Amino acid sequence: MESKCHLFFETLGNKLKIGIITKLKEKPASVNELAKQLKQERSKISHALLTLLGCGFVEVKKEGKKRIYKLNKNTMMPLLSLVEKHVQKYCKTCKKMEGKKDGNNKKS
Amino acid sequence: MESKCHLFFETLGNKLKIGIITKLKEKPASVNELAKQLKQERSKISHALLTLLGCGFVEVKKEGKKRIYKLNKNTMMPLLSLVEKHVQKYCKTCKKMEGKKDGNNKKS
DNA sequence: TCCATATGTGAAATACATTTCACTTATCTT
DNA sequence: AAGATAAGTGAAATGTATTTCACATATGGA
Repeated sequence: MESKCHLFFETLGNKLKIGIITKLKEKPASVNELAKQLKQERSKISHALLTLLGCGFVEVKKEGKKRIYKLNKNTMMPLLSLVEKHVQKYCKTCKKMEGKKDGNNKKS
Repeated sequence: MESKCHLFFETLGNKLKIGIITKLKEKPASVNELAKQLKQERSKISHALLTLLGCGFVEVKKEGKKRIYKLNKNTMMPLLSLVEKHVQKYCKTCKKMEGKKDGNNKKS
């Protein structure tokens, strides 16, 4: 079972996707809305959403011309709170980076 | 706070590291022991452990010549069970790969 | 049907993480 | 101190994910 679970983390280990998830935590949104809010190319968002979808981190439903993506809160809410707790208590690497602005990370 | 949490996932999104974590779940171990058990170069294990250490997923203590690494079960046990539940319920990508042997994945 | 809006897709280019390997450091034993 | 064992390190090579961009598809309205 654990033999495939690196995919779970691989899929989330990316700033853009975490950005998307953070937005979707507030409310469901379409690709264009996310692109505007996060100031990223639409196509980037689209690719990212597709992988999130494939791993079941988000769901999508059609609504006219738009496709509204929403977070799988069942998984994501407890997951994010677990992460937050961990980072506060244990993560030296994250602590070290806390002073830095996002722009200083090469990874977009 | 979420702005850095992709590092959490990035660090875990790798087969070797999940392999190490799975071994350490059973019992603490040294670099050489892990290398033998996982049939990987010692240096690979060492690099991987360093990043796991930096993010607080494992701890280390010196014991004579050896350094014994042990899992941060506080974080990892609930995390892994959450992942397992999610994969069973939601992850299409993982389901799709279940039939395949590990050797078919290019990522070592 | 034709146009505009919204989104998906494939593949090359790019960026980044992992691997490899030779070398260094640390600790214990004799 | 010398040798043996255990582990860390740096950097080039490699592998893989992300980004980019031109194009394709889908839906609704005039």
